[in-house]
Amino acid sequence: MAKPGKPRPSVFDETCSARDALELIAGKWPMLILTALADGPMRNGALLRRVGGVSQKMLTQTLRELERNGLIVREDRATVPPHVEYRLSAVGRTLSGALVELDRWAERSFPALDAARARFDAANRRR
Amino acid sequence: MAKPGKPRPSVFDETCSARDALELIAGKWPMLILTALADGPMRNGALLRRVGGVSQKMLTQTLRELERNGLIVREDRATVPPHVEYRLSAVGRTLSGALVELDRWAERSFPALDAARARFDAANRRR
DNA sequence: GCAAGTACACACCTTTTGGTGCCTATGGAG
DNA sequence: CTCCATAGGCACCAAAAGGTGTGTACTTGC
Repeated sequence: MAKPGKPRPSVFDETCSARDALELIAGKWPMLILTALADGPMRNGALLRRVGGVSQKMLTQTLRELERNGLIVREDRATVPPHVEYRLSAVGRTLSGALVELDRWAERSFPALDAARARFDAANRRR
Repeated sequence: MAKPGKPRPSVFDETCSARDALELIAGKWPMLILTALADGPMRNGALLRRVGGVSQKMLTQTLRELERNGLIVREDRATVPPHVEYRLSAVGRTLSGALVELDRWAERSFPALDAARARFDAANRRR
């Protein structure tokens, strides 16, 4: 295997696991789900209602990946009817700050992006 | 009381443009490219070398989308041979702080994620 | 003349992502 | 008895993301 002369971890190095960590949260749903859980533990149904547009399949799939990587904790009280709660792990909590900041950036900046997009499309329409 | 005509913008609302803004940067490459540009303007070739693993096609495609939404500026000095520079726009700069924080989180936390993943897979292998 | 570098565009293909519908088991409401 | 809610699993399919390989227009250097 290639030994890097510089062992400093970098997301710019595609062979570094830091890249995997970034890609884990780079998707469409992980950001929203983690942000939703930043407010406190939630059940499957609550997340389904909170995160608009997510399907049951994608919710389960994303939660599994996040649990697998130790960002969230799944607590199944083996009752009937089922009762399962998800919460941020300690590592997950170190991430939620940056994610909340991203969400607020989106909520603040989308008008500027919409305007820029309209301008760009108008300028390149007659090409 | 919230009036029905003006809902508070939220990334949790799939019909809100804030969601589009989030998804614009949610991909695999936008985060890395924007972070790379946070250090200063760069040319196509320099980005290609800096962002490990990106293909020419994905680089161009991502730069176009970012330019379209006004996050970066493309400056083409119509010379031969071609010389094109990309740099963050004012709006793009408001984003780079959160992105750099995310990158550093990934570089700090990937060992914990790797360990958690190994534990999870070992626990669920017998099935 | 020929190769190299620049910043792409375009076609083709594979992989990943995401959506829908149907299934499980249970207890409570009607 | 039927319907609903609970938290999913599983199969099938469509769409999007992403990779590879080629071509282009031009100049400089050999």
